[in-house]
Amino acid sequence: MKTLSYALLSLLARQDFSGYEIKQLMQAPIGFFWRARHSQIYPELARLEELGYVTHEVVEQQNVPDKKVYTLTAAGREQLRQWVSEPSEAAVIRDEFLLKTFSLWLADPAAAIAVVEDQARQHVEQLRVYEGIKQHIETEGAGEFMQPSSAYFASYITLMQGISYEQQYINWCRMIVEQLEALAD
Amino acid sequence: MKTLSYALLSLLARQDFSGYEIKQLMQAPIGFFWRARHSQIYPELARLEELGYVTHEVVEQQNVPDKKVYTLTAAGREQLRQWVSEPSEAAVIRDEFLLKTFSLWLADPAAAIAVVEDQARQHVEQLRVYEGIKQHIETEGAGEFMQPSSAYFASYITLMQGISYEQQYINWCRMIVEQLEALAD
DNA sequence: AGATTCTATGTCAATGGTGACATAGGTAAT
DNA sequence: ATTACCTATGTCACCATTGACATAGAATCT
Repeated sequence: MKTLSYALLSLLARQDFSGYEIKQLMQAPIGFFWRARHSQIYPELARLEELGYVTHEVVEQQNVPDKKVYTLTAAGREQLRQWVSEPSEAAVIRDEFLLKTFSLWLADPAAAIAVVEDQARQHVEQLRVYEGIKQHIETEGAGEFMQPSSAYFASYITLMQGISYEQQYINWCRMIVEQLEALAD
Repeated sequence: MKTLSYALLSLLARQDFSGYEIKQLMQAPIGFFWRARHSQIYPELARLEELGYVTHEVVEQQNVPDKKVYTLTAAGREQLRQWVSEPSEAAVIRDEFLLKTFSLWLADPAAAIAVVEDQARQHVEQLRVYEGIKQHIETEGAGEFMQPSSAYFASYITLMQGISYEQQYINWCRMIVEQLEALAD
C-alpha cells in the first residue's frame, strides 16, 4: 500500500467524505505534508473500495451534483492503525530553495537578499495559516486536544510541527539576510 | 529546465566531476535536500551536454575504469546564476511520518511512543552527520565561509538550515513523547 | 445572452523518479 | 576458486504524479 492510500484513510478515519471534499482537504490540512490532485484521489478511492477498506453511497444534493460519500470499514481502520504503529524512514528533504542557497555565492548580493526575503515572506504567510488553524483546534477541540486518543490531539501535534518548522525556516532566512547585508559592505 | 539539471550544475560550478562522483555526492552533501539515482544522473548529464551547458573529457585511470569528467561551460554557469537569482515557490512538505502523527490517536500509547522515539533517533543521527560536515567546512573554508561570494559560504548557510531543521524536528519529537508519557497515566 | 465560477467525477498522455538489469575489470576476503 | 564488492556507465520497465481534457447542471456576474 502506498502512502497516498493512508492519507485518504487518515481523513476517512475522522469523518465520511466525498472525493471532492477530500480533494479540498488535500490542499489545506493534510495537504500541508502530503498533497494530491483529484486525478489521483478518485482512482485511489475506487481502488480502496475494491480492497474493502472503504465503501461508498451516493448522496443526492439540491442545486449541486450528486456526490459519492466514502466511509471507512473496520478493515480499513485496522489497516491504518497498523501502518501508524510501524516506524517510518525519516523523510528526505526536497527543497528547491535550499538547492538555490547552495549556489547563492554565484548571485550578486542584492539578488541574493531579494530571493531570501521572498522565501521568508512565503513562510510567514504559511505560519499565519497554521496559527489560524491552531486557534480553531484550541477552541473547537478544547478539553479534547490533550488526550492522545482524540483526533484533536493528533491534529494539534501535527500542526505544532508545521508551526515550529515555519518559525525555524523564517529565522534561518532572516539570519542569511543579516549576514548578506553585513558582509556586502 | 528541471530542478535536477540545476542540482548537477550546482556541483559542477564548484568543481569538475564524473557522473559516478556526482552520484555519490547526491547521497551526501546535496543529497540532503535533493536526491537522484545514477539512472537519472547519466542521461541528464548527456542532455546538459547537448544543450551546451557542460562538456566532458574521458580520463583514464589505473586499476579502475575510465571516467567521463564533466566541466561547466560559461553558458551553463550563466544559466545557473540566473536560476539562483529568481524567487522559488516554498517547498511542499512531503513527510510520511507527519501523516502518521495525524493518525496517531488510533495507535495505543506504547506503540505511539515507540514510533516517535524511532523517528527522533533517525534525526539525531542525521544531525550528527551535519555537525561533522560543519566542522569540516569551518576548518577547510576558514576565513572564506563568511564571504558571500565564496562557495564555502553557500555550503555553510545551507548546512545551517539542515542543522536547524534537525534540531527543531528532534525537539518536536521529544515534546510528543513527553506528552504521551504524561497523559498515558 | 454570454462568460465565468463552483460542485462533482472521471480519464489520459506526459513527465519525473525508482529499481532492476546489464557489462566489465579490479580488489579483497573466505 | 568462488563470492562479494567497488569503480564506472548505461538502459529500461514500472510506478507516482501532474496537467490537460471532458462532461454537466446551477449560480452569478457583465
